[in-house]
Amino acid sequence: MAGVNKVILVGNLGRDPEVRHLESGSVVANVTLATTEAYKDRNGNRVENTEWHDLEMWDGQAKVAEQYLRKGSQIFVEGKIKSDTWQDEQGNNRKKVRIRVLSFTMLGSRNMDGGAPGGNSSNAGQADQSTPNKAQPAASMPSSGGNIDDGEDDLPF
Amino acid sequence: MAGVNKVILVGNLGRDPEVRHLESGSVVANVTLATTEAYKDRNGNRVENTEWHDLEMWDGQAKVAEQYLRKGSQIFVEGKIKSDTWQDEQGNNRKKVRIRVLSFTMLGSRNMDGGAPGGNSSNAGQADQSTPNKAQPAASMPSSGGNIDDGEDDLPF
Amino acid sequence: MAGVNKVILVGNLGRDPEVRHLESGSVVANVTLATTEAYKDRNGNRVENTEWHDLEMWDGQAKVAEQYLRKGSQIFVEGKIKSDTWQDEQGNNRKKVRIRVLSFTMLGSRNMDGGAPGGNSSNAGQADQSTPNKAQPAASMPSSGGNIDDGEDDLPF
Amino acid sequence: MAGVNKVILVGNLGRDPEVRHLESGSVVANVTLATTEAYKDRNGNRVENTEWHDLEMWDGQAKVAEQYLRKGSQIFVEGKIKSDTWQDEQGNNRKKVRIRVLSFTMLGSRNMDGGAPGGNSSNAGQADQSTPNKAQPAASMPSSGGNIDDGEDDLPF
DNA sequence: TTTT
DNA sequence: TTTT
Repeated sequence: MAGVNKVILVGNLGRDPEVRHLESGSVVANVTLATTEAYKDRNGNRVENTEWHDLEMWDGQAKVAEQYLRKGSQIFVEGKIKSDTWQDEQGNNRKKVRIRVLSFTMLGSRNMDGGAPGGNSSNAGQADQSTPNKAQPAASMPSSGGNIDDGEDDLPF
Repeated sequence: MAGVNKVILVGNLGRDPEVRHLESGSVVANVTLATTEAYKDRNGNRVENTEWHDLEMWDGQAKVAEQYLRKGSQIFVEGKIKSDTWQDEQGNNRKKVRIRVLSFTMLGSRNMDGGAPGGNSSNAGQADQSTPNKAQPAASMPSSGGNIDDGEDDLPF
Repeated sequence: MAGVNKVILVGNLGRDPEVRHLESGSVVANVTLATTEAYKDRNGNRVENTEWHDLEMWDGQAKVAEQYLRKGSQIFVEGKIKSDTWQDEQGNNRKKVRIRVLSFTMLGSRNMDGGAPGGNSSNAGQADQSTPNKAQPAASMPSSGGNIDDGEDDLPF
Repeated sequence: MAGVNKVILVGNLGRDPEVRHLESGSVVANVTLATTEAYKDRNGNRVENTEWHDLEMWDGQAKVAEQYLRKGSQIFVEGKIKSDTWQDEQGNNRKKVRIRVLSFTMLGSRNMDGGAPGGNSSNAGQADQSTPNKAQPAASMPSSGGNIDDGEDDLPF
């Protein structure tokens, strides 16, 4: 029986993507994403609850992540839950859950354009990976930006 | 048989929300939201396709929309498809589809915080409704911000 | 700015799919899907509310729909909202909203396998289109069944 | 910044729900759900991949699960990812991911009604928990069935 | 027009 | 009518 396994997230990166270029030619990016939920407890106090997700992106997606995503970037993600299982040294069954990203979209870049005093968005398409930080946010997607789907050929340029 | 009717949108408001305070005490906000899809046609030319959605928000949600959403605001929306049907003067069956919003989240305001040199985000929580415009974007959600669910009691302050 | 336009439905077909084989070789199936919501009103009475959706499927998807879906079939649908706009004879702006299906999954057929006394599921892959009816439900997807994504090559056999 | 953390699953229970009635009066049900994905590998061979999800349901939801869900039941689930973190005896950081169910819907029960020769669905509302098995599927939801949302008061009877 |  |  066919099933459905779908995850939808909106959150911010906890750190810059970790990207590995494999010998096979594949590229994989590991991204940690925080989704924060705010609510009021029974006493009316505001409570924040943050869940951290381990995302896995491949190939064209990973390259876009490498170039445009930085610590703090806000993204919309669509993916699926994917777990690895193994036995540890003690012989215990272990399981690690990851989100395999199927597509993602950068959010909020419009606001950066208006607000960034140093004109950071002008280096779109050539985001300086050596000095990513909050004050100098990652470049917005270039004009061909859009959803980044799975596959090799979806680099937006 | 129970069904599922769910809509998820990320897009930008086409204009300021239209808010009506009904005699019953209910508040309703009508919002037009653009979702833009970009792809390359067979000739490799970039094509943009925009779909316009008619959103309907009620009560607490509508009040938050009135106070914080402006033309151009980027939001995440979860809702359901809801149609009205009637007969027009010619006796033809007519149908109008709307998205009944169940919750929404403002996007991108974090970036405004860091980047806005004029301190626009400083008026968070007291968005000046009389002078909303692009240069002075709608205030970001106040510190109690979060998902705006359905119901009367979810004003974020 | 990239957007997101996603619809998720679970419901039942109101009638058999209407399938047209175009001269271009494309195939299009129009399907009406009911999603029913049940709740209790303020008096504790059970109320049912049914929303009807106009679905549009193309090519491989449409062929699967033609062969396996029937009035009453329960499906999971993922798609996007897509509207056509035009002017009617009176010069009024008109808009028709459809759900462009991106993938769908047949539901509940597993149970048919176990329960169907006449062995209806044995004719999977050769569903008799001339005599679809309730007593003889549409065949379940064949063993290669699964999600039916967009594209020409996804016929499950 | 508000986030979004949403999971949508359609799958089958791997075993009967495990339900605990806590001293506090709360009820919790643990459910394992399989979502199966089928595709063809590069050689054209059909491959099935099953992902197992650990679901957590509370209170009214858990009671409905206890009464109506059985090994093999097909359900639609909407929830969120929720992880527990701790240190094991070796001092290693450990993390367990669960799906906190926000609502679920039973699928496919219509087909059982028609197909089950032994009239199993006649015990709807009083599913015999002592002898659940595949040949005798769990009762379909009673006529007041529908989405099972979170909360105490949503038992469908 | 479906389904329960 | 938005956004890039």
